Amino acid sequence: MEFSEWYSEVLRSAEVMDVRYPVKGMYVWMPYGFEIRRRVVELLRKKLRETGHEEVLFPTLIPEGNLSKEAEHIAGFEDEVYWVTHGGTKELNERLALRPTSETAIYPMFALWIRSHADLPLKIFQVVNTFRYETKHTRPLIRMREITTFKEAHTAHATEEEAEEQVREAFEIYSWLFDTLGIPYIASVRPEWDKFPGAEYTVAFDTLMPNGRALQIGTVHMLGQNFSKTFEVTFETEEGETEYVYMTCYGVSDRVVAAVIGIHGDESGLVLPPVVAPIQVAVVPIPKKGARREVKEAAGDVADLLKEHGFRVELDDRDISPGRKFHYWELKGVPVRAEVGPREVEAGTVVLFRRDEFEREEVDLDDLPRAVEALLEDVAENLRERARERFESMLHRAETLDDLEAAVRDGGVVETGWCGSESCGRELEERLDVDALGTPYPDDEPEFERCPVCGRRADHTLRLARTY
RNA sequence: GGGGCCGUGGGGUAGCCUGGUCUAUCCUUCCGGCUUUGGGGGCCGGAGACCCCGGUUCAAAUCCGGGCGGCCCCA
Repeated sequence: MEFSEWYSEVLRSAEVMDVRYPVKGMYVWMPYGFEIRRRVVELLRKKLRETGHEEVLFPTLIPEGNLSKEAEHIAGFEDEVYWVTHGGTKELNERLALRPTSETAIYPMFALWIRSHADLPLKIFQVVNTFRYETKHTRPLIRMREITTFKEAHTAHATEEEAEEQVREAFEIYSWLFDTLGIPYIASVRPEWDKFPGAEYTVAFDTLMPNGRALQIGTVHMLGQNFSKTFEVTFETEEGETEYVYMTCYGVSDRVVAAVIGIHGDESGLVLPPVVAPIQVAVVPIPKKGARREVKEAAGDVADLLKEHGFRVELDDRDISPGRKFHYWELKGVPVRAEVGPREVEAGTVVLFRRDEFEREEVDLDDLPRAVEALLEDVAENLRERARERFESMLHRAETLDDLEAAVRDGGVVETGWCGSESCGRELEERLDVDALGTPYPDDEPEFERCPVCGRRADHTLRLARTY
């Protein structure tokens, strides 16, 4: 089955999202999907707090005056902004934008909050919805007109070095998040022509969906003093001088959930990493005439035991056949299933089934919590491993235009030499019908001899891919 | 940015070209009952649909226009 078809089918049948909401590019999180989303958010929220970020919440509406202050920034977004023009029947004096991103909402407030070097560094984040009037093909979680879970952080620093250090910390935080979810990625410095509007440079994380298309799943922006100059975000130094702060911002969206679904899933449906699985163990009783009560009780005991040990467990006592239940929980991506039938009751055991590899093992009841713990860890590790392997098999290298064309046809990411000029970069994009992801971050060592377009020395490595 | 296809119960579909027994097909799902249960079980009964607005016509799921929504291809 083709990936996009599989993807919509799984979102629907596993009850992650309902795409039937009648506004283009806006979808409904269903309870099961919402639980996955919530766990991803909580993972990151905890990490951000641990690294000194405080959570805030800014309004959804941004006055036009604020939004258009930074020229490059507004130029990058103007075609995609939703405008609120009326309050009831009365036309507003000033139009209000539904935030496409929050820099211009937040930084005027930073200007009020930051007075002296003692207020720095300032590190905040918020989890909000953002709006962009996308003109390309919208897809649930991948390209939405209302991004429902934008987790954006904004920081202000006294020096450029500290801001650079913050970019590295953000890189570490997101790397940790993706590693935790078993999402393989590469980080690249985006080319000048594709950086965040108003930023000095952008570091982006890309992963690969099974169809070979790259998916941007996180970005970190070095803003330098561009925005602080625009919004007058200044501070008094120890020496009593007034200076502009250096800023960074970084964010991840619902696409993280899309990546989890797309990368780990298989023909049978979702396959969820145990950290974010709403249910980690589904207990399925297998009744038999004459032993119904015993089996039912034993299954209940198994579920209780696992709950006591802190696992997220669901006892499936519905009156449908075990086979139906097996398929159901596989579709939902539950990492481990515990099967309890007359044989297990008799032997004092439980059969554990792992979703990722479709394998069973029988364990003693006494050993159950420890066995489940080990199995969940193993599933997480295996998902990470196999995703990494597939990802690496989709990274290619090519030196000439002919080789590039062949490599691009296979999908995935292709690395090649690059002289660093915009014209050569753009020519590659056009001729190969790909996007330039940028140069490797943190280190862009020269690995190729020549730029395949102009033949000059290749000081950089350029990554190319078809993207979402 | 350009081109094409599509919209029928919760999901998947037949019917549309050639308007009329369409009181709309089949599968699945859902509800009730009985029987079952080690990989999507069987039987009986029941519920549930022509995207919206307008037009043509004696008559529209079917033809025409617009809107909304979905999908695909190309740049």
